[in-house]
Amino acid sequence: MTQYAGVDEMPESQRQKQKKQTRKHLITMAFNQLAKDGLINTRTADIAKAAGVSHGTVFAHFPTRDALLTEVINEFGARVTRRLHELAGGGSVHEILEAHLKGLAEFEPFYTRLVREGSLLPESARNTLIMIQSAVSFHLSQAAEREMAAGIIRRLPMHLLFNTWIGLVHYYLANGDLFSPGKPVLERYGKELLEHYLTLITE
Amino acid sequence: MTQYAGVDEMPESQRQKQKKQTRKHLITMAFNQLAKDGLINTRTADIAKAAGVSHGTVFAHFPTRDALLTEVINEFGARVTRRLHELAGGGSVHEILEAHLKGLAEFEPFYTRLVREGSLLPESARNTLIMIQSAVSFHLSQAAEREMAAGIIRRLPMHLLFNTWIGLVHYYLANGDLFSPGKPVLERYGKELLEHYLTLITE
Amino acid sequence: MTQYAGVDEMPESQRQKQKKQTRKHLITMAFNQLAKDGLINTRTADIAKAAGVSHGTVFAHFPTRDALLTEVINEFGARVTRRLHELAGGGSVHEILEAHLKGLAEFEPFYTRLVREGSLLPESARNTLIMIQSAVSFHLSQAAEREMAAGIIRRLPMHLLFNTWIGLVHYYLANGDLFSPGKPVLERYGKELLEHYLTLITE
Amino acid sequence: MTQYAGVDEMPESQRQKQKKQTRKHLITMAFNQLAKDGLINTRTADIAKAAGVSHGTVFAHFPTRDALLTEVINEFGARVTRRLHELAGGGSVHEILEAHLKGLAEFEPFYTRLVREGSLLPESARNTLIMIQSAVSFHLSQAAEREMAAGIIRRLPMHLLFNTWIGLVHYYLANGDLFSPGKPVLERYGKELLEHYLTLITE
DNA sequence: CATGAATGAGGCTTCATTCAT
DNA sequence: GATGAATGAAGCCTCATTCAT
Repeated sequence: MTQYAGVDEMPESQRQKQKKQTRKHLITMAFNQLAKDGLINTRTADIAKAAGVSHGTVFAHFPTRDALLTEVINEFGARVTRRLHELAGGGSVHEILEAHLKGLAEFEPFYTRLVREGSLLPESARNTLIMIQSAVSFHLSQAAEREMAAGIIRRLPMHLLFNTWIGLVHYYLANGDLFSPGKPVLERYGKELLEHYLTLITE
Repeated sequence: MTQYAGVDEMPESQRQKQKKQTRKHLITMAFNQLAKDGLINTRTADIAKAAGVSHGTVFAHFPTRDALLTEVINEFGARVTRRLHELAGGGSVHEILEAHLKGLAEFEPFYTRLVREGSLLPESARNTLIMIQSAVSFHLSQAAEREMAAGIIRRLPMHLLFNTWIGLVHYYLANGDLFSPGKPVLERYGKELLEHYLTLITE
Repeated sequence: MTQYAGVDEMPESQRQKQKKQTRKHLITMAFNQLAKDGLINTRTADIAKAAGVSHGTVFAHFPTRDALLTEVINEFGARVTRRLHELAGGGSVHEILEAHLKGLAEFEPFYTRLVREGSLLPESARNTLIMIQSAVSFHLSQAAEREMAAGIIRRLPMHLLFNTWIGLVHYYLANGDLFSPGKPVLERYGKELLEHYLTLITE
Repeated sequence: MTQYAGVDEMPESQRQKQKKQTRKHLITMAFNQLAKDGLINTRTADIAKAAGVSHGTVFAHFPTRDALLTEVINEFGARVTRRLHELAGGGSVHEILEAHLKGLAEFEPFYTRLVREGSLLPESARNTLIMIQSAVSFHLSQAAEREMAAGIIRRLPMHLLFNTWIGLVHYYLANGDLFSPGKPVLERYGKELLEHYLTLITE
């Protein structure tokens, strides 16, 4: 049931706006639902219900389930990346990692799903994770370069430096239900992980 | 005892052996198939076909799909654990990590599936991963304790020491197709990871 | 209320009607099919085919096979009961039994299936039979009470009076194919049963 | 595992005897199992297990499941019939009905299964029930004839006289779980049914 | 465009029956 | 003859996707 009695009465631009809005809403609610029940176990019907639209509407906006997930994931990737850039602007390694954790913590449920289930999803999911990591990597590399030069942190190959950090964080996220049942892992262990990691890479 | 008493007396070497063999074969082929197509995306019919038996035979040996997967995973866990204990017998931290990589490398495809998909599977999958890690943790802790005492490696909380290593290894495994397409990651990056990690934890 | 609020407002006469119709059609055709092939031996696919819909459609309307059967049986129970009340309104014992036979005759095939297979079905089937019998019992008790008081029929415990009648009728229904092959038993033997039974209970 | 090391050592007659014995045993245990779990819901594997033989042995003795059931039912029919003849030898109507109840009570569980599920089974099941009833009918008819002539019981068409009785008894058997949960119905209600019925048919 | 009923391919599981030993 | 592992034809149910309204 639309807001208008006859479809043709709606001005074109209005209609398009409406459509874009529905699409956006769908992405938002899908995001929530996927974070809640997982990327694999959420059915298109669940998403439709969560968004308060008909099941068919999902396919009016996205040709396939995969396309919707890809969109949600991409959207998410863009937001996280933006946020990380915001937070991590040119500080020390310590500050950048802190910003990274803060940024992830804001999206922990969905990000965790991506870490856990990403490898079962369309390539876009993987690419998004790569993109997010690039954002961090970018800032971290610069800071690390500086601090290596300044003798603050050890000289280590950048990719290993970075992957050690990511590996550590992902490991805690993926096993959050074991490490910190019922409570965000990053909240509970973030500080500890950060300090530990800094210890490791500090001269 | 009547003639209808049941047939537990003599091992009935012929038939029972045959059945055990089929069961074993099924587990082996399931193992391969699961390693190849993933734990989520492998259907019971695929396993039957891979094993060269009828679909029904799968259920003559395992009551449900889950039971079969659990069996395969447990079997796998036991083998890996045993192997890790074999390899990691009381050496230095370096030797133990080397042994760990060697042990995992022998089972890389399946282990990778477990790391990637474990969180979507019956609890047994998680438990198996925990068990495997316990095996490594056990040896690593002892060696690390010694070497910390000897001033060879840094004093660090054991769980962080361990999880940093596991996180790093799992991260490379989970993304093996990106880091090392078409070739086992551990073969390509194992040495590098090991040396890097040792650098980090060395005084 | 947003535009995504759900659509309970207007009856959406078109679609909802259509769905209800399909559901009803499904129940009707299931009813026929079950009467024809029996409650045990009718598969969901048969019902779908009989209704001219896809197999999946059955489950779009009823969560399980059992739920569908239960629905059909309940619907049937309600109809028969209503009909029996209609027919049996406060007459003599003779009239009530006549009404009972007439009511059953209208639904003989399905009712016979229920009598034959009821004990193998979900509880709802039993309950429905009980409900139907309660309807008759209610009217019969009242009339019998009156006629016993008036010395028209013998003084007999009500439950035995009733169960004798039901037992007789069910026996003929359950063996209808022997007593009256290719033709409704009640049509052929109803009158005779009624007269016989009245003879028995008459002073 | 047979009692003999080599099959050919067994004398022909011995073997045949053995086979007949197994067959008999199978029928006996099938009888118990069918009485316990019902004719529809008992699987051939259950029967084999109950008999302590292999699943295949069932099919070595009976070509199909139906053939086995038929055999069991026929065997049962013969026994009940014989027993009924034994018990019901030429007494009064009262004595004959009493004998009938007594005879059925000895086999109540299986007989009840037959009454409940008979119409879903191969024709032989129906025929057996008919045969059993013929046995009773035979004695009852003679006695009833006498007592009608003697003015003890009413003059009623024999088939109605008989079917009223059978209908009543079957009704209580089929609904035994409702009328007398956890206890044989005939034990609890037999006497009452008998007296009630006699009242009905008595002048 | 939005709707949601209908679709149907495909997955898991059961069980009477077969057959090599 | 007895065995029991293996078979495979069904049966129930799920869910992404389509399409008439």
